Amino acid sequence: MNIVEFAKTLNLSIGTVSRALNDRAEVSPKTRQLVLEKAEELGFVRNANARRLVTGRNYMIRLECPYSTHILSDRYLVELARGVEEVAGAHGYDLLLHLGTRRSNAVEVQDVDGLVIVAGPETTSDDLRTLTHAGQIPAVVISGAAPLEFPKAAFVSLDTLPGVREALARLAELGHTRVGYIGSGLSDDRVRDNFPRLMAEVGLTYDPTLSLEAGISADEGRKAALALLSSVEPPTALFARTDILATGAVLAVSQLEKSVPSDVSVIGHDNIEAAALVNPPLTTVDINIPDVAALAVRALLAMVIDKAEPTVQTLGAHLIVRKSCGPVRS
Amino acid sequence: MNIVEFAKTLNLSIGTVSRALNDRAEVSPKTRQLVLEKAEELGFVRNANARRLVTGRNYMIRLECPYSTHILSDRYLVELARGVEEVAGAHGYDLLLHLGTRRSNAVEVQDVDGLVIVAGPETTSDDLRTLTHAGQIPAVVISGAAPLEFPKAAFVSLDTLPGVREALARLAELGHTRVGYIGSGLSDDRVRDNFPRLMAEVGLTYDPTLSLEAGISADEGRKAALALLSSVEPPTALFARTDILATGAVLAVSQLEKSVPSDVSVIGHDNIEAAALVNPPLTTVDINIPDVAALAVRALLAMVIDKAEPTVQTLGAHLIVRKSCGPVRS
DNA sequence: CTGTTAGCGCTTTCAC
DNA sequence: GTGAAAGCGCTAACAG
Repeated sequence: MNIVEFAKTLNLSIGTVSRALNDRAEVSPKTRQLVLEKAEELGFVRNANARRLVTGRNYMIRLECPYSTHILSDRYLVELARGVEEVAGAHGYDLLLHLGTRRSNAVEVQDVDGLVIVAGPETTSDDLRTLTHAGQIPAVVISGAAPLEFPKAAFVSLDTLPGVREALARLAELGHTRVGYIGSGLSDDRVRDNFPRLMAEVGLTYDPTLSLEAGISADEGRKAALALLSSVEPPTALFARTDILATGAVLAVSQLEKSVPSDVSVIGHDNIEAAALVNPPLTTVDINIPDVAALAVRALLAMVIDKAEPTVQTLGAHLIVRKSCGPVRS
Repeated sequence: MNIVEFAKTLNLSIGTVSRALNDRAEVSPKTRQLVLEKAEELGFVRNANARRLVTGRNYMIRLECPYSTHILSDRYLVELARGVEEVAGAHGYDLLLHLGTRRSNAVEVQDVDGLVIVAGPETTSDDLRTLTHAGQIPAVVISGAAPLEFPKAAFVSLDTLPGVREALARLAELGHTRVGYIGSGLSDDRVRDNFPRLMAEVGLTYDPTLSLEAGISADEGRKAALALLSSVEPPTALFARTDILATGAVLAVSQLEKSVPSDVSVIGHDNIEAAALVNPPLTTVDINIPDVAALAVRALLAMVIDKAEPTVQTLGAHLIVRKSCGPVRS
């Protein structure tokens, strides 16, 4: 059924019906209600493509993950998609997905109303220019680093440093003074670079001999922890750059016939799925992805609907407290 | 630029241009080439919404995950989406995502050309009826169980049993005769229910006293393995229903001062991300999701494009061999 | 407040 | 092989 037939059964003109359906002010309340009720009853739904054609609006936003695997874990990606869908859907917008493996089906300006771009470390402002058709398509970019030089897009920067700081503050509170650091071996790492400063800020003194770059696997984490814990004056707490490394560190502790958290406290980073299922459940630094999604979509829809200026925002991580930290052994 | 302007610059009628762009036979080769070249040069792209309106085709398929978290892990979900996007994109179809938290933005018949439905254990044929508008929208459903009673949809059933069988065959080959089973504690589990039969099929005898229902966490897996390995005649190999349980089992082995795989072999199930990063890397049963995606989308597009009948297919799991299995200790 | 009408940009008959 | 013209179903501007 189309709007002509539908209007006919109501003895109204298509104009009136359209206005009622669009919630326009110029319709009398009774008419509006009648239309809405009858539409529900007869199952009339407007043809979205006709609306899109005539209004130039697509009621569609597209999630772009040009380098997906490099930035967000799958868990984060799914949560982000869910969050974006949630708040975009509440405003009547659907979610198109582009995981970025294919170059071919690039967006055209007319196809979507806005873009949520997940930027990786390698994303450049040129990429953004291409993706947004030189800023013609409203966009918000979510990035782990500082905003790129691209004033036409809104930015939501993720910053895990506040969470790391929270972690260290907690350790300090629990009486720890010797805190080890197990790194992921990346050449460029904000967390590692700011670790000494963060230590100082919570009143801890940073000891470079307690810092080791491990790698990516749990086993590398285990070995690093082993090395650290075997030193003359071993740390009483370990901060691991990733949860995977942290699980390795936990292994190392039990290998030394000690236990977490009574002998050694361990804190991870990323809150991967397994972090809660390990023994003991891992205290870890986490970014609240639903918050990220909400922030991003709101910024985007403000641009799309209200023609607002692009904004730049930052969202900090938090510490998820579970069971892998305890007071320092006296 | 629209097709009228574009046609004007070519001194052709819009009809001819449209036919050329649609690769219709009635256009002369030279004209077609001219049109294609100029379109590329001037950056002319047809308005998708106008095409959709007039053709009734959306070039869009929608991925429905009504109960996402219950069936597929996030890794599987992302891989599935990527796979679906890949092959659908190759045919010019875009991917809409519906993670199923919101009831409101349900699909209308006119909005998409087809549905890829990820079914959970709780999905009923009534759900399928609703989702597909009583079969009006072509759909393929991906499910872990047997196909539901809904003849209008195509099905791709996943069956991990072949992979489990492969795992047991390998264990048998390595000389193991006492194989323990660590279950996930679910009331209804195809793997557990078929485990004894599969054992028999590869020439192993199933011993119920070597079978324990653990739970979901690594620690429950550790405890179950500990119990199994402490029995009078302990198993030499452990099959864990999930990788999480398997990592717990590995822990138990080292806790008993033994090692994997030289003293005890361990096999997991699911191939979670962490499975490769653990020490030793876990041999595990995996479903090839890109294959699932390709199978599903091809079945769907056959229905959409060629009006083919819905098909019913099954895809089996495979064993991913890593380092957690070895020959039985002599 | 409601009805009428002109497009939105394209595909697809129907002529030639 | 190409051009002209009739819609696809809707919104929005314009009358009344």
